Amino acid sequence: MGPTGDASTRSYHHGDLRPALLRAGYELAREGGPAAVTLRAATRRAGVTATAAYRHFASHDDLLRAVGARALGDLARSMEEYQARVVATDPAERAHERLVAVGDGYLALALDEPGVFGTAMFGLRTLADARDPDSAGGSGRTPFELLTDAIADLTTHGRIDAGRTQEIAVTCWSTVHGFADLATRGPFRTLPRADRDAIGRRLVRDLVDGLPVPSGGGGPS
Amino acid sequence: MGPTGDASTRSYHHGDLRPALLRAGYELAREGGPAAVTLRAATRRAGVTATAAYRHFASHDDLLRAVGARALGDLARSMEEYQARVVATDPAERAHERLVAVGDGYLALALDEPGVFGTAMFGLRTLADARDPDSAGGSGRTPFELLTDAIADLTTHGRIDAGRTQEIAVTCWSTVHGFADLATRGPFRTLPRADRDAIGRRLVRDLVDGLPVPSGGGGPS
DNA sequence: TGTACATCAGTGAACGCGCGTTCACTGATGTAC
DNA sequence: TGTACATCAGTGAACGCGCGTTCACTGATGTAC
Repeated sequence: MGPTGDASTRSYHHGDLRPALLRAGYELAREGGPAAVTLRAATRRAGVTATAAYRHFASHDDLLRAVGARALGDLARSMEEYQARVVATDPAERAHERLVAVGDGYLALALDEPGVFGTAMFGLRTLADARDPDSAGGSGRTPFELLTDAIADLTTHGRIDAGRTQEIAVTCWSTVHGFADLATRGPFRTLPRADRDAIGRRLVRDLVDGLPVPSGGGGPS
Repeated sequence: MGPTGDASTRSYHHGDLRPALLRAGYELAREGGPAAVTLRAATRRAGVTATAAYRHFASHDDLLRAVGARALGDLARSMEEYQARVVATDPAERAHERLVAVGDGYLALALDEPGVFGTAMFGLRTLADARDPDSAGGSGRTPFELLTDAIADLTTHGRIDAGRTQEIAVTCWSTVHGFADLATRGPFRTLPRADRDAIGRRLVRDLVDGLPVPSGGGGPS
């Protein structure tokens, strides 16, 4: 390998700095939350001068947003993992479980990686960002899209009121996000992990079970 | 008035510095959120040297916690204001509306004073703080106590399942807090205030209406 | 295949900033006699 | 009522830190001929 190819070889040009800074920023977020994502720390970690960052990011805020988008991708991936584990075959039951998986996956990432979770909001400063492909998981869908997809699915199976999917999305998002925040930065933070998991699981199931039904028929048998 | 009494008189001893710093910190929080609450800014605003703060607060964190406790008091007061406006006389209906008022008051403060709201969590680092009298409103009750009181009240009137008040408190808190966070720091932040208000009002009502009932009987007529 | 040169990704020094915290001090207050 | 003195709330200089951002630069890359 020439002087360019080997990453460990110290060459004047890094060659792959933008992804390296993104990765460094992501690790900083994981270790210390959004406040730890600084330009200087990221460049330091990438083995490069502080000013080199400006070749790839317009500002500190630009880096933080990019790291936030990546964090949202983690959130999406965690949701997808939980959805992949759903085994139910009955379409209605399956749709129900897949919405539960959205909530479980959200909480799992928040509790496993609170620093990453806390940074995700910086990738989502506006509702338009909720559809940014940079924030997608393996399926190419963002967390918000996975949520609305799952709700739409449950709607087509008649388990929830089709006229209110928008409102339901806001409620689900608020509840799960709120618990994640309380359990991560807030007063539940000090509870044992097992307790937070148990409360979260219960919360998500109650939430989905309690969604407004069109006419009769309620939660899962 | 002697050399001590007049606050505008520049005397060596401030005489009332702790409350003055608390007030300064609170104003900083209001203007710039928790990150703006620094020891130096607070002392500057109080017209005093930075080091003077150490006579009254052990550290920066100590000040931030105290400001956070005060912010929680604002939250409690906002809830109480909404509760005071409840006119229903039927006990069950009244209990229902008083729980709605808890949510409305929480959201009102969050949207009116996002900086204060964002600082409140620093007064509530642990569940034990949820009962700290420093965080109480006019009635002497903290936000968390107002919530659990309202739920207990609704329970005694048979509108919700008495065996699950704890879980219900967590759900209510999560949902309302989550929306407050999304509408304040998150993606809903950029929505017009009127929209956020409308969504919040709908969210709170759906939440309270959807609470698990003991046997039959549902939401308000 | 070999050379001249434009491009541009990185360097390194410097800027000004604000932060939390320490230290030895000073001057006002209020109490004991 | 007046004086000596202990207390302690504030001062001011200094510490070391890390931050974002600017600037003129330098050296590697890769393209045109």
